[in-house]
Amino acid sequence: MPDSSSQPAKKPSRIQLRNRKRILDAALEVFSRDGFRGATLDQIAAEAGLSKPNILYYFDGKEDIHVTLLNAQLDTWLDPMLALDAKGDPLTEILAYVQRKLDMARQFPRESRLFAGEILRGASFMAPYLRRDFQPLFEAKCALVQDWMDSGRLQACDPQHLMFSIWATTQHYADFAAQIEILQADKPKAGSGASAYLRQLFTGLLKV
Amino acid sequence: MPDSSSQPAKKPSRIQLRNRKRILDAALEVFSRDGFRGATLDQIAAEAGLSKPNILYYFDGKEDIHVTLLNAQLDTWLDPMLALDAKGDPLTEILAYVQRKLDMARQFPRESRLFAGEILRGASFMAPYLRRDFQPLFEAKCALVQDWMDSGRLQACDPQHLMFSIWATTQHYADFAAQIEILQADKPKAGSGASAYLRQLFTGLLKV
DNA sequence: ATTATCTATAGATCTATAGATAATGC
DNA sequence: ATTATCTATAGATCTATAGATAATGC
Repeated sequence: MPDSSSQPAKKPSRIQLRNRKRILDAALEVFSRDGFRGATLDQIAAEAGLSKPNILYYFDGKEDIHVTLLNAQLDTWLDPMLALDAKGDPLTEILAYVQRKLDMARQFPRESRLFAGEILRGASFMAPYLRRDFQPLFEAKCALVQDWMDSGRLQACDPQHLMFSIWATTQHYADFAAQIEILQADKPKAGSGASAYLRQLFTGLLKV
Repeated sequence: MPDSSSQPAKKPSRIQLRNRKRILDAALEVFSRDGFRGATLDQIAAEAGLSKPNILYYFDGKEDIHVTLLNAQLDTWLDPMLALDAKGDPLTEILAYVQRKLDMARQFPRESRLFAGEILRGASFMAPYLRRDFQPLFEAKCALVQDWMDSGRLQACDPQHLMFSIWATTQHYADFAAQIEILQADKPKAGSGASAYLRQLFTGLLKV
């Protein structure tokens, strides 16, 4: 039995790696669609093309799959923020960050919904990891933005709320896609324009 | 048996009204916290102070409670948008709308999370009602904002995306409260500043 | 008489395990 | 020999109902 959390753990075979990956891919699909409680091992097994007991041969249980998946995605999810560069032009950096976040919401809507559901339900699985990995990064990047504002290279505003509004506006296109689709029914240019709009929004706020 | 969906339905007794209300209050607490699938009738019954079979005496089942609750909240949820007044000063109207939405997120976070969860899971219960009640209102108010822009009283931008960004930024404070709390740990002024920030954000965008 | 509530439980769904069998790698 | 997979099923959880009993309103 390959254990997913303990230490020595030989070396995982090729089949190990392939099947664990297939399970996590399937779990992303199912958990992001139905949430942790709404998802069943049957769905994940069907989606992965494996039997249910076989799923449990690779993971300790439903929660193990979920936590493993969230952690595997966390770094990717934080990357756009990590890339905020102190050496770049402030406004350009922020706008590029907004664009990266929007691209991610568009390209990885399932990942966005997975995290949104987890946070919405109180972050019961992720809280310790968010505290450990996300909070320090957030603090550092807010300090960077504050420096930019203090040196007059960005219009002053609250950096924390700036970050919140960047996440909210970009992730909205993934997390609330069902609503957007309903509201934009029979609209010609549906789905376009978000990038230009957000650029305009944050430029209006931050340009000195 | 009081039926919740049929037509003639005598007149509901005082106990009827009181207990249905108690159940919906309990359901708001439980569904907003754990989602539709995560919530159980046991939890709702305990929260309402009634036995589980008694819950099912007043409602046809778990889904009936959920749909009734969502519909009962929908009008309230749309009120801030309905109040956008064509006769008011455009920028003042928009900023007041933002403030109303922020106030609602702060005052009714459970309602916000209830809707957020429903949309996130594809709006499977609400879609028809959103199409019927929300979509026409959205279209009308977008047209109003477009008129304001066409007449030069607001800086031109995409009205639909403007609406999306208003909802996203304001509801974020309710829907992602767990994340905000983690990120603002040991921050002195945690929880304040959103109102001023959002005013600044949307003024920067819309001021002519 | 009608409305409201309770106890007991059926029946469905779901996670997880036991234990046997097949496939793979030295 | 070890790793991977399968069948069968235990055991927990959950929605919902049956049917009896208590409370309420003419």
